Amino acid sequence: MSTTAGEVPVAGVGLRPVAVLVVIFTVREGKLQVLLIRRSAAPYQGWWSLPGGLLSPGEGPDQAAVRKLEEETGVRDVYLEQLYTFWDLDSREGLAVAYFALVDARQAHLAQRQEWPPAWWPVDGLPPLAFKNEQVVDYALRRLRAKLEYSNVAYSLLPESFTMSRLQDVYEAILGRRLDKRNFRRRMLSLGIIVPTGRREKEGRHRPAQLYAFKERRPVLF
Amino acid sequence: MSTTAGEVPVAGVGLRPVAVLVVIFTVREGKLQVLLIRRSAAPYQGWWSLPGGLLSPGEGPDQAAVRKLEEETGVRDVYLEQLYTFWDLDSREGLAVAYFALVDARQAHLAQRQEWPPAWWPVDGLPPLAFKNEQVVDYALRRLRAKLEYSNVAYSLLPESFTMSRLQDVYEAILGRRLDKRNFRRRMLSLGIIVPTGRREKEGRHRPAQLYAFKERRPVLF
DNA sequence: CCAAAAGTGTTTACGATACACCCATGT
DNA sequence: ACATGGGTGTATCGTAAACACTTTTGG
Repeated sequence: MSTTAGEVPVAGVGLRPVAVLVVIFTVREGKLQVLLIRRSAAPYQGWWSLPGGLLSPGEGPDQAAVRKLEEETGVRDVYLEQLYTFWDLDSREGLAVAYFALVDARQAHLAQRQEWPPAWWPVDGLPPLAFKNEQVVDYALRRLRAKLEYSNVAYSLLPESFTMSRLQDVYEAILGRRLDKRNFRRRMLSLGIIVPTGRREKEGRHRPAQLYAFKERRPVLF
Repeated sequence: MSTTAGEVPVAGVGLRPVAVLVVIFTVREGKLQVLLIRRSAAPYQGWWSLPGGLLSPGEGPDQAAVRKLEEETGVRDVYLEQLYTFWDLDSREGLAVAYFALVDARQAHLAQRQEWPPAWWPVDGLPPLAFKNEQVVDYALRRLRAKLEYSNVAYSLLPESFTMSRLQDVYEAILGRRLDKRNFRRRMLSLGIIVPTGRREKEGRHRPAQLYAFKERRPVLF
């Protein structure tokens, strides 16, 4: 006997605890970093882990991810994408719907908890993580690197306008290697994801630079 | 107060009905087709829909997808990948973890139910579907086309050995356009995903063709 | 001998990469 | 004047695409 998708919930059958889990990336100090919190409850009490939590009543996974993101960083309207749904993370029956988000560290205000406040950690120097969160971070990182090549995801890591050099810094931090300045500029402009604003930057003790902006500040594929 | 990923399930909080949903593709009669079943229960009773159903006790989504696939087609050990977790499909509180699978139609034996047996439908001529299953099929199709370009997923749509022309048929059916024979052959061989077996095909009233096999009959990216 | 499918090379266009010097500004 | 980062062009390579005829076989 076969049932079909969207079956009416039957009490006690197929009911599972569902959590979300958010891999929040930023580029800070020239490095790609991830937001981690410390668990206040067992198991893994005191261990670093990804932010997350159970769905609230009536709430879908997307909404829960948005909520968690805002609780931890104060930001909204950033790049947020569903990653994968894990099942065996905690060897219980629960599901964890994982997301990844990209935030501009300058616009994020981390939750100021008394003890065990959240913190940015460089992806290449993470502490031991609760459950199998390493696996989730790896997965998110692969996806991020892939998307960087053919989408405008980086918009969410930068202020509205920025110089070509700052943009390149972001790409280099995420890809983990240096890029050629001329080729990079050519590629960005020919992809057509950014446009010059006409204004110039005044900061710094050097030649003022052209400012650019993303054409679209929301997810677009090319 | 923030909780962390992998939280212990609290009775009644965050518990949701969880279903799986499987988009089963095959290439038949020169066309890419999807397996559909008809719903035996309300809502959408009698409508065509994707196979799926609630998780059984103790079962994870992956296992449930494998089980469903086998129930409907009799096959195991085929390409099966998690696609996306939908929430708003049926406007209830339930989650649907969607998968897509690729099966060789010659090896599949569809479940022989008395009424409303499952059937293959060409993707470009689907009937109206229950819930928002069209959206799921679209998503699966995009992913399949993308993966075809840089992976060996097609192994799961063909017998162990096959001619270059049969392989090309599969690619053309999925991509929905004709490909150049010489370029196709060159690309397949230079990607290194298939190798000649040395044997030749004897079927047909034409020149016997070289047989090829996939190097790996399991998911590999390139 | 005819129909049907197998098999085979070359040319062209485009995008990706490698590479080094001059310029404008503030101190 | 000098230190700092901004800004620019060309040559090369490799991959992707376009393109048509000959060969082998069975009937």
